Amino acid sequence: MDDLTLPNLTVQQLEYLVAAAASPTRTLAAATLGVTPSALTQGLAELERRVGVPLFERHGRHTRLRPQATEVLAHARRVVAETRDLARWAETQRTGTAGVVRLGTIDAVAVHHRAEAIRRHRRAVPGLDLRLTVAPSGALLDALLVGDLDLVVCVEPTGPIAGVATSPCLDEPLHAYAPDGARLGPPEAWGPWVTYPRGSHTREVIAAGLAALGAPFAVVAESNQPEVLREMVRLGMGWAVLPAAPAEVGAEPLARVRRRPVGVRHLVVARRADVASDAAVDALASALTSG
Amino acid sequence: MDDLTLPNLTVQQLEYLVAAAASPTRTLAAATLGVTPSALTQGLAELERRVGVPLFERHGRHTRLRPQATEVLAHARRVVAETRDLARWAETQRTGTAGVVRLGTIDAVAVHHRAEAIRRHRRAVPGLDLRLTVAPSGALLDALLVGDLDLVVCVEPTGPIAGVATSPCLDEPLHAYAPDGARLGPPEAWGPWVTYPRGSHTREVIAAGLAALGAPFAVVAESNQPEVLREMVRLGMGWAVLPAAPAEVGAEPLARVRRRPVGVRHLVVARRADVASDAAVDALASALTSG
DNA sequence: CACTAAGATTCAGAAAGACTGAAGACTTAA
DNA sequence: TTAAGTCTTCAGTCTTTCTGAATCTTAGTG
Repeated sequence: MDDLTLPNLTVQQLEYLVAAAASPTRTLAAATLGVTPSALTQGLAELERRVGVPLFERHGRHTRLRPQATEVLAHARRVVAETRDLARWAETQRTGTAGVVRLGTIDAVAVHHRAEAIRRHRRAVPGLDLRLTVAPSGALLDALLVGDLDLVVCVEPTGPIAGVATSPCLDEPLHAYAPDGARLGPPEAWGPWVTYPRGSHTREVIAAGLAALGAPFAVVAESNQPEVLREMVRLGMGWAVLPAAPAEVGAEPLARVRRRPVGVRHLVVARRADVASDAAVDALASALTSG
Repeated sequence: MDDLTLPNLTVQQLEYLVAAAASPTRTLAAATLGVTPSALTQGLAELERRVGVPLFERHGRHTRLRPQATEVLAHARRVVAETRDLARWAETQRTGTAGVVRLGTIDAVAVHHRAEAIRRHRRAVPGLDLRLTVAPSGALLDALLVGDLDLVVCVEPTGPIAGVATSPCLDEPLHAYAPDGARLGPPEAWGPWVTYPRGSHTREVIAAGLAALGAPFAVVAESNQPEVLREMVRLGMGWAVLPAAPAEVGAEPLARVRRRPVGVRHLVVARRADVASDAAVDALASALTSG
């Protein structure tokens, strides 16, 4: 019963029909469309052939719509209007004034440093649909490569990763913090430590920094979340090396063991190098790097 | 601001997109569409180019939709569904199981003779939108030529009319009727008459019939409607030559002046010869001629 | 690590479709 | 009858879209 093969109507043919119905003559309609009357005739004839129902009838030197064509005309108007909406949507996508950006960061604090830049960007691009994911750097980069994320703020990888392009975003000093009342002896007496899990890029930076100071790195507890590590320090479970932001927040900020940082983690904005650039992603990336 | 030129998307491309989104792989989608994977690739690439927004991203050996493509996909589904509806509608139009037929007849009585045929036809074709117009034969044929009517039941024209094809429908005897109490003398004493206006085809048939009988044709009143002429006879305004159906109806039917008819009007079904045949019109025409 | 199979794309050539400009058919009006 | 206007048809050219073959990449396997 069903016609399994749909007629391959084109938006152009439907535009022809709408224009022909709106104009008193085809010559005029062709002029508004910017084509020759010949093209309009042939285009409408092709449309008629594909629909399979006669749509026009000649009367004098004019060609008029048959009453049956109103059904097809209504369809044409609908599709043309919807296509116009789609074109407008595509335009906003293309110019980056709207779109979906799946952003991944290592923790909310990384976003805090750029909070003002992100806020400004969202104000400038109200149509932006920003989806935030928080995970360790490694997981973020994997998700980026798989295509589950569009943009990642993470700790700079030790070496370049194939298919990932990075640009510097922020340098974040990492300070050592001791539990309240701990003896602040020489680095050799520091610890034990609570820190990020194995495989964490930040942990590697911390390990390297402590090693340079001659401090042992005995780990008694792990967490990916700096806020959790901070509370562990408060509870006296151990020492920690953390960014200042999450450590020195609240009524009772942790106190730095020494003025100078133990290390610096370099945050970068990463994106896939191979994929076609997305305007909305471009805009957010530049807001995060230059902001 | 507006993109004045719409992207010339084709229904086929949108079908490609819908199929690609529904299938796990493009090869499979291409198979269900009945095209080669190559065609699908190129078609989708063309769609992507015309929309102007990247829709796909390769992941491994699979090509997946980007999240932005959901908008385009929704559009594609809408248009494909609407086109499917249109195709179904066109199918009913083509097969004559639905459609608009603008039928013109000389009077409702002409339809009465074929009432059963028309009723049967409407039962068989529930989707038929039948629009009835009643007018004199000449006006009907003009409307037919102008394209305001699709089908006409009228008195056979004296000669063939260019662009009009006729086929016999019904032969209707015309009987003479006198007012109640009139003297029924020889034809030479008949009259005066009330009859159809000048230019009426039926009037020509009547005039010829009366002339053959030797009856004078003095006209004292005119009307296109046989019911009006019948009432004029009842009121004693004059004699009339009418089809039996409208004259001999009701509680007090008119009585025939003589058994044999004065003339016969040949009703025909007329349609334009040049215009492409419409299935719904075809069906009704054949119901009217053969019924 | 080579090897194979599967998915997807690219390429060249053929077929179909669409546009232009010229010519023709037809209608309306002077 | 002429003249202008509308629409269509036709031939030629250009564009689009298909198929079939070749190529590339990836995932799985011995």
